[in-house]
Order: sequence, then structure tokens, then C-alpha cells
Amino acid sequence: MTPGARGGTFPTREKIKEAAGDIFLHKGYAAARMQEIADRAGVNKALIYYYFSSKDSLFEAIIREASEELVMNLSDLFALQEKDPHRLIKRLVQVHFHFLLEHPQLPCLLVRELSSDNPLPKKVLADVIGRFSRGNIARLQQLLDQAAAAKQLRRTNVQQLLWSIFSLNVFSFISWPVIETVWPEIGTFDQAMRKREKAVVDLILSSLLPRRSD
Amino acid sequence: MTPGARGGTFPTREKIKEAAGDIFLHKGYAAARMQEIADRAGVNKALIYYYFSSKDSLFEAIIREASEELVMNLSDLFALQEKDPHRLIKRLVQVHFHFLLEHPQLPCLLVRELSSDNPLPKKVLADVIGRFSRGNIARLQQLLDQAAAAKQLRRTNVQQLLWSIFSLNVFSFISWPVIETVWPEIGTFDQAMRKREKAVVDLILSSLLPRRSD
DNA sequence: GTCTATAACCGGATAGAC
DNA sequence: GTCTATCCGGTTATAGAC
Repeated sequence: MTPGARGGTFPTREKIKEAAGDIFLHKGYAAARMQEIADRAGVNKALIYYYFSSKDSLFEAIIREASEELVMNLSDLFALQEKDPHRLIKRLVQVHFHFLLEHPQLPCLLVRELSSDNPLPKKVLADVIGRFSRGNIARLQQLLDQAAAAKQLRRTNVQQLLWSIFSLNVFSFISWPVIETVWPEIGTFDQAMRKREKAVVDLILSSLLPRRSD
Repeated sequence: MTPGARGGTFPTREKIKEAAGDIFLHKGYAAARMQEIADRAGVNKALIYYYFSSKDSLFEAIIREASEELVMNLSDLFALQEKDPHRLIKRLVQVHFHFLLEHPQLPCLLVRELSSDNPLPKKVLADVIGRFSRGNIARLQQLLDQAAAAKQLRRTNVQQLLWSIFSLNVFSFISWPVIETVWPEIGTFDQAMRKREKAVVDLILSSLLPRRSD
């Protein structure tokens, strides 16, 4: 029987997954070494192959798990049935941003692997976003259209808006190593990210409001 | 004597660099294979080592060259001495976006390598951005402050603004493989990027304008 | 379940002929 | 300058003892 099939807890398997997450996230697939994963997990390298059939299948387990968590977070938000688009979008930006705070290296990993030959990360991410989109996007566009008709917000394309939110949030984390280097006075990671979250929320919400000239 | 030291043209060396650019950009450093670079360049693998001492030095040549080009583009823009901050920022977004259109894979490469152990990409990029920043940023902040004092624009932090522009533009390209998959009705790469550029310019400029409530 | 030992392979780099 | 042939270290993966 495959280990893990019966549903108890498997500390060794979990330790390996945790270690693999750290290493893959930090190095990317190609540069990650099974020996290093084994060392960090405190187990023998051969033991990894007892639980996972190959480097590939271990990698898949890692990214699939992280992606599932994001979908759940976003779905929870929409389940709240917030009616005010302004507040909903503010929360959307914040929920996404805080998810990234919990997984600051995930965006780098996905970006690294998205343009590689390995089709797996793209498949997983497209699947995740696709599941989130179904329903939620149409509903958000409807709220935006109503608010625009009432002159409360500018007319806005929901896909471009989500693309922008996604870009601003994810890239805040991806670009951190560079920002830290070229702009040291911004302070520690935590300080900088608190400021950054405010700036992103402010940018997105400002762009939604009607202009003085409207 | 090192090949290339006398300044003539070196078609083979150039062919290798071009091929290496394609492969490194597509795969990242660790996954790139010297054999594959040789095949694409149409030369023997050993010949690469005649022109470049190692995989490392070939990689450095590639990213340094691309980065230099971006700095030149941005410096040209600021050399124009545009006085209207609204127009300057619009041009800034567009120049950066069009540079990325010419090098659509560069952002992915830099992101991939930035979080790796190789310190080179970070050094190169920090150097490039640092050189652009010197002077230009202070001047832009001054223009923004003047416009804010005259109530033409909202009060804006220039670093957060540049961070946002950088994020929106770069991530448009990085996320393309995903966007294309989850949102196929957006059309071809060219069509989508034309629309995306408009959306980014619009988002940034909207956020700068005073709100109706100000 | 966990280990040691090793097979099998791959890829960067070099030697040397032409 | 360009090629063929090869070396050598490192990495994934497996065999088999305990």
C-alpha cells in the first residue's frame, strides 16, 4: 500500500514536504538538490524515494498544496457576499496581500517555473485561477457596472482590474530583493510591506473613483 | 589574445550570445544546457569555451547587455526635460512597457535568478536601477510636489509610484502564460499587450488625479 | 521505515587533431 | 577557429541489509 493512503499522520512524510517546500521555493526546481532536501528534513536521501516516486512528483505535491490554500482564501472572501464594490475590492487586495505575506516565496517559485518547459506549474495555477474565476468574476463585474451606472465609480473592466491587483501584490514580493538593495531607507521587510500594502490599496481605490472632471 | 579584443565583428561569438540569450531567458541559468546553446547557435559545444571561459561568464555577458539597454532608454527619456509631470509619467510608463515588448522574457529571467544563490543578477540590476535613480528620482519628486501644491495632482510618493509602474509593466509580461490560459478571449499576445498598456497607463494616471471629493 | 552503498547517467569542461 | 573524443565530478535513482 502506498504510504499515507490510510489517513493517519506521517511525520516523516510531512517533514520531507516541508523541507522540499523550503528548498524548491528558494532554489527553483532545476537547482534544487534531493540531498539538500534530505539534509534539511533530517532524513536519508533514499527515504525520499520511499515516500515520493521521483523529484517530479515531490515537486508537484508542493505547488499543488500551496495553490489550494490561495483558492480557499479567496473563495471565503466572496462567500461573505459583500455588496459594496469599493469595500469588496479593498478586502480583495488585502486578503491576497496577506496570503502572500504568509508565503512570500511562492510567487518567485511560480514565476521561475512558469516559463520553463515543465508544464505542471502552469497547469496547476491555471486550474486554481480558473476555479476562482467561475462565478466570482461575473458577479464582481456586475457590482462594478451598477456602481458605474450610479456614478459612484468609474467604468471599469474587471479582468484588467484583477490583473492589476494581482500584479501589484505579487510583484511587491518578487521585487523585494531589488527594492531592498536600491532603496535601503525603506527599512525592514515587515515595515516596507506594511507601507506597500497601503500604497497598493490606495492606488487601486483611487483609480476607481470618479475624477473631478467627470 | 582574447578573441574580440581588437574590435572587429565576430559572427560566431554573436551567434553564441544570441543563442545563449534565448536559452537562458527561456530556461533560467540552472536548467540551461551548454549543449542546447551550442545546437541553437549551430556550433560545437567546445567552441563556446573558446569564446567564453565558462557557463557563468557567458551568463553574465547576456544579462549585463540587456540591462544596459534599459538604462539607456530611461536616461534618454529624462534627458528630454519634460516639465509636465502628468506627461512625463505617461511617457515613462510607455517607454518601459515598450522596452519590455522588445525583451518579453527578460523579466522572467531576472526574477528567476534574483532569488537564487547566484549574486550576479541582483548586483547587475541594482547597479542599473541605481544609476537611473541618481538625480532622476529627486527631480521627479520635485515635479510631483509642485503639481500637488498647485492642486493639479494628488500628493504622491515617487518611490511607491515607480514601484507600482514597474510592477504593473513587468508583471504584465511575467503573468502572460497564465493570463493566456485562464482568459483565452483576450486574444493574441500583441492584442492583449496593446490593451494592457492602455489599462496600465489609465490606472496610473487616474490614481494621480485629484478626487472629486478633494 | 530507515539506512549504506552503488549503479547509471548527465553535463560542464578540457585535450588535442585538423 | 572549429571539430572529435573524453574526462571527471556531481546527481538522480535503485538494490539490498537491518
